[in-house]
Amino acid sequence: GRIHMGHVRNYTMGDVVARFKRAMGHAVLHPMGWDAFGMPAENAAMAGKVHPKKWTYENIAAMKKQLQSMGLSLDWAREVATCDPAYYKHQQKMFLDFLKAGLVAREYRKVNWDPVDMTVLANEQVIDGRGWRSGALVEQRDLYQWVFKISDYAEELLEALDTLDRWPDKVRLMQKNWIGRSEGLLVRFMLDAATVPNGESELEIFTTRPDTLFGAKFMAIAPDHPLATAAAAKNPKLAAFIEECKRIGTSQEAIDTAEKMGFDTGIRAVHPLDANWKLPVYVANFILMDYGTGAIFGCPAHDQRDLDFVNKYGLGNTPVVLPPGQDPKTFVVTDVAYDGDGTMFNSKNDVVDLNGMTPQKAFDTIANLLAATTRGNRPVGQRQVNYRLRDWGISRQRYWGCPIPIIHCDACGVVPVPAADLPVKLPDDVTFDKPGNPLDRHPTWKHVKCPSCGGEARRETDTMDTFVDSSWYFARFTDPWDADAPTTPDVANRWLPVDQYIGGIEHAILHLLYSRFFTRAMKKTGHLNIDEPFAGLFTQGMVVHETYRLKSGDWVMPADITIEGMGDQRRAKLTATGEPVEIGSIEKMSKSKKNTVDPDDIIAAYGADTARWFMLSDSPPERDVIWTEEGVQGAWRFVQRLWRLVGEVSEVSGPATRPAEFGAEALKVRKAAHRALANVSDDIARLRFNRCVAHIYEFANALSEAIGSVETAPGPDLAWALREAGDILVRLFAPMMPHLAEECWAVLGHDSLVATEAWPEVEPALLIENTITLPVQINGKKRADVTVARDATEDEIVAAVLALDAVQKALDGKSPKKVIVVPQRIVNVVA
RNA sequence: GCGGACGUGGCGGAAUGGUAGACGCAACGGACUUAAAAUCCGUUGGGCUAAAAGCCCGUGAGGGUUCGAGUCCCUCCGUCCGCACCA
Repeated sequence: GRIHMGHVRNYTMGDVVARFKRAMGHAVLHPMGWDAFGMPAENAAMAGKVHPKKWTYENIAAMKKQLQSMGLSLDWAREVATCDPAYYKHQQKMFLDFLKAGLVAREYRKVNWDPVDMTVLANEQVIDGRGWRSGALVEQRDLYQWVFKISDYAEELLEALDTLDRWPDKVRLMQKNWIGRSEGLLVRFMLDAATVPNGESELEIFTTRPDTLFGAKFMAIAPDHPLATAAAAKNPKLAAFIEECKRIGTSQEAIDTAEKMGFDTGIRAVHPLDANWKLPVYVANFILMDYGTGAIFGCPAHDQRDLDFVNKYGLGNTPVVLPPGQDPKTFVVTDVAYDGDGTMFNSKNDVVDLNGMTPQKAFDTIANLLAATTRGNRPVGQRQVNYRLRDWGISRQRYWGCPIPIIHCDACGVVPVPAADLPVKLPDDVTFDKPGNPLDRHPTWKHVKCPSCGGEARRETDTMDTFVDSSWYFARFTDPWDADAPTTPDVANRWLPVDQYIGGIEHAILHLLYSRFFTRAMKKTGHLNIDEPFAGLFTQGMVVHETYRLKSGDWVMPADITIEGMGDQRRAKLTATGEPVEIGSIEKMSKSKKNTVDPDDIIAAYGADTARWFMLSDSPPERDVIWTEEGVQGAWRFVQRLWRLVGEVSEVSGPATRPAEFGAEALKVRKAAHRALANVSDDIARLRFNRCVAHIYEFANALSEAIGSVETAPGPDLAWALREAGDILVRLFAPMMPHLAEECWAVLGHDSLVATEAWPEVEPALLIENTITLPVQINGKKRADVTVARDATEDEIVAAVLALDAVQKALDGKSPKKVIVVPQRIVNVVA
C-alpha cells in the first residue's frame, strides 16, 4: 500500500527538516519546518492571536540570531526554506498551463487587507475564526488578485464527495457545507422610474424561496451594491449610513452581535406578480455583495433575518405558508419566522393562485411562470444554482512563496514568462526592515524586458499561497526526478490516487479541497489522469498536554515544575523556586502555552520506541493523546518486560523442525500466539492501534505464564511452540517498536532484519475451540454459563441449559415461554 | 442561530443489538530486599453480607422498541468541533 503520512508543505520539506535536524542535533517528530522557519508570521499569528507584523520581524530577527549561533546565515535558511527552484519551476509551468486552460483569472477583487502589515489576508484567515481578525486590523480594499477558478468545479467537487467512501463523514460534510450549494431563482424586479437615481430600470435578486413572493414586504441591497452607490451619490445621509456599515462590517464582534440595520433609499420596486404592488428598497447591513446578486426580497414571515428587520422598522409581515395543523384565520408570526413545510395560503391574485400547494409546488409554479414571462427578450425569472464556494485567491504580498511567473507590460498587458526562463527565482538580497512586500521594494528584481515586445516591463511581485505548494506534492512525489515536467503522467497514474492519506482534521477543508481541485486541473492540463487524489483519508488526533501557569499569567514548561498529590489534591510548583503553579486545561501542545515536551528529553529518558508505543497505546488514533509522565513510564516498563521475555524465550525455545504432535501446553501457547496474530492483523488493517497494543499485552502475559510454568527443560513440542510464539510476538510489535524488535529478533537467533520479514501467517485451525462456553441469560440477565461442543445442535444446547441449577431454580418447575439460542453467542431463557 | 460528534470505573479507554468495564495507568495488599527501586503474585464500579455464595443497582437524565440496549428511536441536560447575516 501507499501511505502518505502527514501533510508536507512541499518537496523541499524533507531537506529543510533533515538539515535543521543535523545542524541543531534536534529530533524532529513532525515535518513542521516550513511553518516554523519559513513563515513565522502566518504560523505565529494563527497560533497566538498576535498581530503578524510583530511576529514577522521579531521572529526573523530571532531566527537569524539562532542560525548565526549555529554558524549559519539567514541566506542559508532562505536558500533551504523558501524555494526549491526545481519544484517551483514545475509549479510555475503548471500555473501557466492552468492559465492557458482558463483555470486562472486575474480579478479586481475586494480583499481583506491588513493595514499595518500592508498584506492581503487570505480568505480563510478572515473568516476562519482564528485569532487576529479584529476589526481594527482589517480593512477592505479593492485589489487585483490572481485566482484559481475552483468555483467552476463546485458541482463536481460536491458530487464526487459521494465517491469518497473511505473518507470520514465528518470531513465530507464539512466540504459539502463549505461548497454550500443552494437552488433558487434569479428574479428581475422592475424599478419605479420616478424613484431611481440615474434611470436604473430593474433590480435583480436571488432567492431560494420564490414560493413566498406573496409575503414580500421590502427589498434589500448590499451597502456596496451599485444601486446603493448610485443612490448614495445623491443622498448624503445614505452615504453616511453606507460608510458606517463598511466600518462595522469588517469587525467580527459586530457580526456576532449583529443588529439588523437598514436605510430606505426611497427607491421603489415593482412586485413581479402585481404591477401595482410597490416595495421599498433598503440598503441593509446584512446583505452580502459576494453572494447571489447582492440583493434580496424580504419575506419576513418565513425568514428570521427579514423578520428581525421588519420588526425593527415596522414593516409588518404576511405569512404565506401555513404550518400543518394551524388555522389560517388565527395563524400569525411575531418573533419567530416559520421556515418549515406546510400549505400555501394568502397567495392568490389575477396572475397566479398558489393557495393549497406545497411550498415545493409553489416554487416550481413561480419558477415556470417567471421563466415564461419575458421583459426585453429576457425571462423575468431564471433558475439558478448558487455556491458559497468562492474562487481561490492565491496572490500573497510576501517574500516566502513561489513567484507568479507573469510579466506586466504597458503595451502587451499580462504576459506569461516564457518556459525557457523558468523558474522565476526569488532574489537573495531582500530586506525585511519595513512592512510590505520585499519583492515590490527590491531595487532591480521586478524590472525586466517584456518577452513579447522587448519593452520595459515589470514582474508580478505577488507570490503564490503556500497551499499551492501542498496541493500537488503527492503527484510530484511519484517521480521527483523528472526534470522536464511536473509529473510523468504514466508514473503518476500508476501510483495515484494515494491509498491512505493520514493528516490532521485541521486540513479537512482547505488543503483537501484545494488538492481535489488541483487534481482536476492537472487532469484537464494533461499532467494526471485520475479523478481524486486521496482514496482513503484518516484524520489523526493531536498530542495534548496539561498547561501550567504562574500567578503572573506566564506559562511554564512541564519540565520546570514538580507535581505533588493525587486527584483533587494535585498541586504543582516551580521546581526551582517552589512558587505555586496553577494546573490548567489540557490543550494541544504549542510553543505559546509552553505545554510541550521536548522530543530530545523523551528520547534521552525512554527512547523513541517507548514514545511510539505510548502514543499508540493510549488512545484511538483519531482521538487526542494526553501526554502523561505515568503513561510513558508504563510503556517504558513494558519495553523492559518484552526484552526480558524475549530473552527467556530464547533460552527455552527449541528445535527448528516442527514436531508432528503438540501436547496440551504447547497447543495452549500456539493458540495464544495465533489468536494474538489474528487480532493484531485485523486491528492494524482498521488502524485500531490501541487495540493492537492490548492484544500484544495479553499475548505477552500468556507467554510469560507459559514460560513461568516450565519447570525443567520443556519437551520438543512446547519448545518449538515457544520459539514460534517468540517469533510471532516480535513481528507483531515490530511496526510499533522497530528498534527493540530488531534487537529481539537477533536475540531469537535470526540473522535477518525483522523489517524485511514477511508478516506471519495465521493457522486458522488454532483459532477454533472444540468446546464453547455460552453465557446463559434468564429474562435477559446473565445467570450461568453452559459449556457445549462447538458443533452442538440447538436442541442439545437447550437441553443442557434447562438442566442447569440456576435455570431449574428460576423456572420453578414451569416450562419456559421461550428459549433463544444465538449460535456461538448466547442463550436466553424467557421464563 | 445552523450543522455534526460525543457522554462508560479514580484515569486513558474495551464492548458486529448478546457475559459492561478487555488492555493499560493509578491505587491498595503481599512476596523478594538490611532498605529503597526494579521485579513477581494478588485485589480494585457501587451496595446488602463478618466472609463466601448469592442477590440488588449501575454506561449523563427520562421514556420507547426488543427475548435482550452502552449500542437503535424520541425528549431533555452537558461537553466538544465545524459553519456562521449565504437570501
